[in-house]
Amino acid sequence: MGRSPCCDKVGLKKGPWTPEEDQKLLAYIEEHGHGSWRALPAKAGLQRCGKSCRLRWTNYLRPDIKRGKFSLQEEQTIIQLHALLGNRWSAIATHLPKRTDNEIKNYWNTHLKKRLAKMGIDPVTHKPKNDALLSSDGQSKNAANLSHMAQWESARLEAEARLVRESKLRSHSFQEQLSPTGYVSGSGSGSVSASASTSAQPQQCVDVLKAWNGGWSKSSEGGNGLNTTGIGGTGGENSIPMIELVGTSGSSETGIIKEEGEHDWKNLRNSSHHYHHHHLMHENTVSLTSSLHHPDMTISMEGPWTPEFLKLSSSHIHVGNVDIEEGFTSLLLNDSGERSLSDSGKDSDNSGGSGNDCYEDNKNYWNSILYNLVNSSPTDSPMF
DNA sequence: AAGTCACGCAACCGCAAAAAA
DNA sequence: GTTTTTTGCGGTTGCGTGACT
Repeated sequence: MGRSPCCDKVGLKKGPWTPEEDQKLLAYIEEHGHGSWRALPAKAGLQRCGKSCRLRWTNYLRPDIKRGKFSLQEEQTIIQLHALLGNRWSAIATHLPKRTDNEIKNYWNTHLKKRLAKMGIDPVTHKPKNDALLSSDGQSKNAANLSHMAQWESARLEAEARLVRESKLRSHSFQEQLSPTGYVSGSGSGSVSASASTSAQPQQCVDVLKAWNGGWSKSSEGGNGLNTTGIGGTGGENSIPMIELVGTSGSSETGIIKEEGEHDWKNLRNSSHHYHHHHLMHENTVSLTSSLHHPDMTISMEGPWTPEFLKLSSSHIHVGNVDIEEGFTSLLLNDSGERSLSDSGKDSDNSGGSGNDCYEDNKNYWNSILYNLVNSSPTDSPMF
């Protein structure tokens, strides 16, 4: 342990990078790979510390970085993931391919945090500042459920991040990590189908809810996707599905996982329909039991999932007595008064946003997140 | 036109975990 | 098992730029 003497060394340059320095770094890494960051500056002829080089590379020079404005979907994903994970930017970044944790962090701090605060929502807890609203109608219970999910997801992401790191060590290219079968080392997602075609979808995501979607659906279809065990049934009424996300650090010997869920989303998109209609309409409390296996850890989560507040009626979703037709993003953006959805047809439903209905918005905030998490398909969101 | 302010972003700092010796 | 080194992460800072007065 201990700190590495780094930029405090005299003679090393600090501050903004010049194009020449960028060129040197880029050229060196392209030719040799970064290897040891500590040794890199000398080899590359840079008067920088290794740390500075690594940062410059990962946050700016890396070729697979997308720059520029964040899309609505990306914003939505960040907010949803932040609600689940908090300030774990690297974990969030794994779900936003081509975005760096630093960029996401900056975007959160400069844009999204303010927007939430403007809505009267605490950007740290994602709860309305007037928390009394929640306790009266069972919202706190739902929030607790989500918190439970967050804990599980958080642990899963840690394992996922570690696996991604491991797989990155083995290969310079993400593409090279994809085996023809789609079974590769990496993040722990339940596999859906070995025959999933290679998709251009750049999505890097495996999420508990996606797994749930797929699991429920596959379960009801009798598919061979996730290791889904329906306790007392096959995902039907009152059943308790057991979804296992089986991960391994380098092979398929103990299970099947898929890198970033790259091939899953199409299947899951199809399955989300079934999920909604077969499961979310359940009036009864449904309990989910999920477990994550990894050579280093086994995480189990058992908890009540009470979707009675998510009663679907036609294309609407009812949260309590409130009919939510719009997604979380529209709620947020309309309320911010800064932007509006391109789909203007729905804007009128939101009573003009800009704080008129702040009370209701606050009340529905978590439910909206939940709704989006559950209802999103890969078409709707980069997450699912 | 000049000064001030706010904002966005790149980069730095320090801590802690992981890996190596 | 312990110590040292390396890497990764999150918080924070400071500079450049555009808007505003």
